[in-house]
Amino acid sequence: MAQAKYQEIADRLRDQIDSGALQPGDRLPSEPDLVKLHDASRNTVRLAIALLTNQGLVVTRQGLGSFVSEPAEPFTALLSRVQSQPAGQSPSTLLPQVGNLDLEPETSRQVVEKSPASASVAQKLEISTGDLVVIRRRHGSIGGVPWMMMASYFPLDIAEGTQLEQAGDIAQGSIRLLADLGHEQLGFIDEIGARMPNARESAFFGLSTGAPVLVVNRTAYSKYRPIRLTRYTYRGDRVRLNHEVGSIPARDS
Amino acid sequence: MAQAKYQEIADRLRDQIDSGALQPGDRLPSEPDLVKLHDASRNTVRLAIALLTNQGLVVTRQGLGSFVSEPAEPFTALLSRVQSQPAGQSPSTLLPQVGNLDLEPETSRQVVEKSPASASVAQKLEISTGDLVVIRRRHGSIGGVPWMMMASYFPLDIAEGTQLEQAGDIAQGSIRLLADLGHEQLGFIDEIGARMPNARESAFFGLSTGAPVLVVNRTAYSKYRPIRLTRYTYRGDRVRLNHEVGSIPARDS
DNA sequence: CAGTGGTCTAGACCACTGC
DNA sequence: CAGTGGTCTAGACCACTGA
Repeated sequence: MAQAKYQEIADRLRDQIDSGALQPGDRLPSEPDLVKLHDASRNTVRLAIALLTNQGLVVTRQGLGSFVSEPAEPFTALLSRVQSQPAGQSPSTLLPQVGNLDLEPETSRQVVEKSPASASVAQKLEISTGDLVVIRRRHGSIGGVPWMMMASYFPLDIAEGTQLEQAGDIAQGSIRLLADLGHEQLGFIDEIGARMPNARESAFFGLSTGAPVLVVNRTAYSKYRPIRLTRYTYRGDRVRLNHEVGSIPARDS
Repeated sequence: MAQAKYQEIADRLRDQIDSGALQPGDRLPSEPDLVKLHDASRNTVRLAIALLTNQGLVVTRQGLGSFVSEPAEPFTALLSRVQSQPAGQSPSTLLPQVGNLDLEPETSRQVVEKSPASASVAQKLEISTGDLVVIRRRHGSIGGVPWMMMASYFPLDIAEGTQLEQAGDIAQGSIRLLADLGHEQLGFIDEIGARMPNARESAFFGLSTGAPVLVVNRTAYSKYRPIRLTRYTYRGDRVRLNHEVGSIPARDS
């Protein structure tokens, strides 16, 4: 056998999806049908379907069947918009914003906690692992669809005794608050990666297997040091990050 | 049974990984061992391991065993570095660049092809699906590790009869060439997403299951229209995209 | 060679869905 | 209720690895 039988079955189904014989939303043949079609055992058929599921091509629903994944219109988060022409102007949008303007994003109230920094947080804030940091968390949904988890980490010496330690929104925004505290933000670095979700993220986003998350680590700097790390986690199947540089001609659509 | 047995087994293994009882690189108990440990059948044990594999926590190697994934030091690609202070200066680095300066990136020779635009390419170039486009492809590796696939798409009316249609590198770079052809690049939009790799990408990157890819669609604009779409595909487990805005203090590390 | 994971079978029972 | 996928078992043989 050059190729495993479950691979063959998966390949045939994939071909049918790629060729359009099976359209997004269409039901795949049932497992008993595939058993007869390919003269295989049910476990082998299930292996084939699991393969496609983990590649994000298929979703299965108990009692209903397996279906070709329907790509959803993604939300767009604007990472930054930078015109290099006008000078002296700080980038205005430091928070990712939702591009789909017809949908109102809902965000949860901010929850605040104080705990030791993990290795990855400590490295970015240039402090030691285990040093206390103030963490402000919130989730975001659009039209009932959860799409973002966010956590901001502040070094304790910056946040202690300030409004940053209090739950709830900060009226003037945290960038302004930090500036008032003597930590003016002059720049930031976004580090963007992708990975598979953990259990908490799968549950919050309602992700099926075969769907990654996008992670943005935004480290903000004053003239002297990192003053904040904000970690955004997005569902990879519904979010695109946009980043605009220079001048873009106006578009119709 | 509140929870499926294979879920229980997976949870226990995950706990051992999270708690550090199983370190990255450690071998998990063998399948026969897990069968005895949890009084389960081998298929059930394999289901548990498959779950962890698809979450990217575990990799299995035939004849050797299953191992806790070892996170590799990621390569960093610089998407853009923008100081908003100095005026009139176009962003200098339009090609993602490798941050690990101790490693020399190798790139393949560019391959050129002319073919009809897919729907997604057409939409970004603001042409019609099926319109011919010139495609320039290349792959990139670092220290023998494949890390990037790249494809640039040019509308035919821009590229036809120019050096863009010839294979091999463009000495002065395609941005300069486009400018010489009357299409000066004034800005671009990056659209960043994550998804599971297709068969070609898995093969090129040597990705195991449970590892996504990062995709960057960079659409470049002249004063009037899109002049190029470049699609970068990176292995998600080894690449981070960086994007710097404003002024960042010098760091020691 | 012994031990490991990879593939496959045949059959059982359960849980969910829509009619 | 019939039809769907979800879980689980017991056993077989193959393919790869390192000693």
